Amino acid sequence: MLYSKLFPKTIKETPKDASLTSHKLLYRGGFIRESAAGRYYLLPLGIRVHQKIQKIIKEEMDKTGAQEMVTPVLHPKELWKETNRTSSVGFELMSIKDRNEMEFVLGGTAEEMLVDLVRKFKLSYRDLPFNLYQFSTKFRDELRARGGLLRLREFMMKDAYSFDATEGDFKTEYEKMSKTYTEIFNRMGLKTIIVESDNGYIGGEYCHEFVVESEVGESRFLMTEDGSYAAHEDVAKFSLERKNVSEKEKPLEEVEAVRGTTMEDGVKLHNLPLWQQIKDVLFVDEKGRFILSIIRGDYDVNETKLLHLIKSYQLRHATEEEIREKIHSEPGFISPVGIKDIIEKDVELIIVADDSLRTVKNAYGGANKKHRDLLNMNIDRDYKADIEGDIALAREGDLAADGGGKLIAKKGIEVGNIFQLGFHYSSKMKGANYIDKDGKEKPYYMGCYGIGLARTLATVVEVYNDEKGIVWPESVAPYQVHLVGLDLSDKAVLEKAEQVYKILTSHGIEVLFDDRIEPSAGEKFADADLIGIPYRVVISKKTGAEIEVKKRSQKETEFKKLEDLVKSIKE
RNA sequence: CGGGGUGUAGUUCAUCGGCAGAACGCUUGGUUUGGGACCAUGAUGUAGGAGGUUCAAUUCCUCUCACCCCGACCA
Repeated sequence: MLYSKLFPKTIKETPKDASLTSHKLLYRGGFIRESAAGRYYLLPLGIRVHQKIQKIIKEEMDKTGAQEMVTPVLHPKELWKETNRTSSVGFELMSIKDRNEMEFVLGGTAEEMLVDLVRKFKLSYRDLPFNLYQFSTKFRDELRARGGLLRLREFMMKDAYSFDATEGDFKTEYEKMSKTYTEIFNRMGLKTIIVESDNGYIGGEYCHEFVVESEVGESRFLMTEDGSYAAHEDVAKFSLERKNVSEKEKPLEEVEAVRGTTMEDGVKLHNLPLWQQIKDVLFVDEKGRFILSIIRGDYDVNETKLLHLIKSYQLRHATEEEIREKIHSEPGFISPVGIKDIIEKDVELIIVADDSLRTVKNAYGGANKKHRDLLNMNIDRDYKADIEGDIALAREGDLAADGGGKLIAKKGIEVGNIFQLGFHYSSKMKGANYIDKDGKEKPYYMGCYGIGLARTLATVVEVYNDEKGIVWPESVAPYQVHLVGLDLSDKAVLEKAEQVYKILTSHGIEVLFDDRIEPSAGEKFADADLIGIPYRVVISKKTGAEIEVKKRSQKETEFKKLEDLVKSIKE
């Protein structure tokens, strides 16, 4: 490719709307340009990198025996209604109608489509297992697009869907995908951490994110120093510190408590430790049920864990009016003790207690009345929970549940993830069955696996850059060689540069040839550094019979024979 | 959706009631040529949009739209 003809050229200025390194460099280098928020043009340089990423993913997926295909972009809305996802999806579904008033959604993920495809065939256990994948543009009407390519409303995703007969077979596939993903990202120069995470609207019982550690990432997770355990903040487990469990239960006592409504106010007034206080947080779920979550005072409620326990998908905090009028309690003085006896008749209240309440005795907290507190509350004796479980938010410094030591909080970019779906879709969608050995119909055991290509591209730039520009790993670079011709007004030099361009190209090496005559050497070098192609080859009056080679990742330049360069690139 | 911010030339920004400006980029001509060089030259605007106040609005007010950042979501 001749640089003089490349659309577009680099720019010097940093766009004011770009705050992330990857966004700035990709913009300045001429890889991307924005259309609307979260929707980008991939320009000629950008699409080349994108395609390299795609190729790596395809090669690794094919190796596993997965088969590539493609679904329509418009998904019949009926399918999404079948699994009830029209109401549960976290991203806003984009909808559209055709001339016959048929409703479609613009695909944001394709579980229903694949299940619908597979159920069109009556398959036998002999046909299993299989894994189908595609590259296609996904549409997600994100609440907020962000950070250039880091979070888009429209992006190409590789999504794969596996169909197995048994959980055991599935686990083999899941493990295979996990290894494949690690390899895919490795080939792009990305070190990924496999993080247990929440499945959100996708459904299923467990899943893992592939995260590249980065300050600009949105994924918050906790991991042990030795890496034995890594989990997203939403799901991270830790071992509870036991407090005064051996203390004798004292009689329950109601006292006057003229205080503010914060936890600290309680600590000050009673002069007791924070951990001995009960924290009560009242939520309302999407069905209108009130959820009273209670937890030891020194912990916080993890809403994701809570959602799973109560099998809902949305929570909001109850308002002060609701606390007074529906629950007949008082903000800042809520208590599980006797609360079910005072609530409005038509109110459904579920009490969810965190396991931490079993690690403390004689706790204190509100009495459901303004300026009244209870002392010496004990679970079982004074109050009971409808559900008990882990609803605590893990924090840095907590001890990992696996005994791997203290948890460290980290941030990263989620470039891919793998989900166990189990029967989540195949049981909801009629006819998603295969015929087993015994002649009976059984639902498919499923999994799905996604990688966002543009985000991966941006992540590579976040990791590989310096003050001058991008430093592409060879595997995803738009070109392998950036040929810089200097002194091109000299005919002999120009001819030699063209000769070098031809020879490299004839060896199948991808070359971007800066054939411009006008710009100064400094300008051309600055462009080469910004674009970040791995090998910079200079031809000038100085280079004589040899060529000058510099790796983008290194400072030293060396003179060598063209054949030697070809050899080292081909290796 | 809540909070904060920005909209003026292709880009980055000035002007902050009184003729629309600079730098970079672009055109043309020339001098240069190993780290964004220089001289000259020319072109480029519905000041996001609508309404209002005013003798006069890019500037003040109202509304609206777009975009960016933080938060609730995710590849």
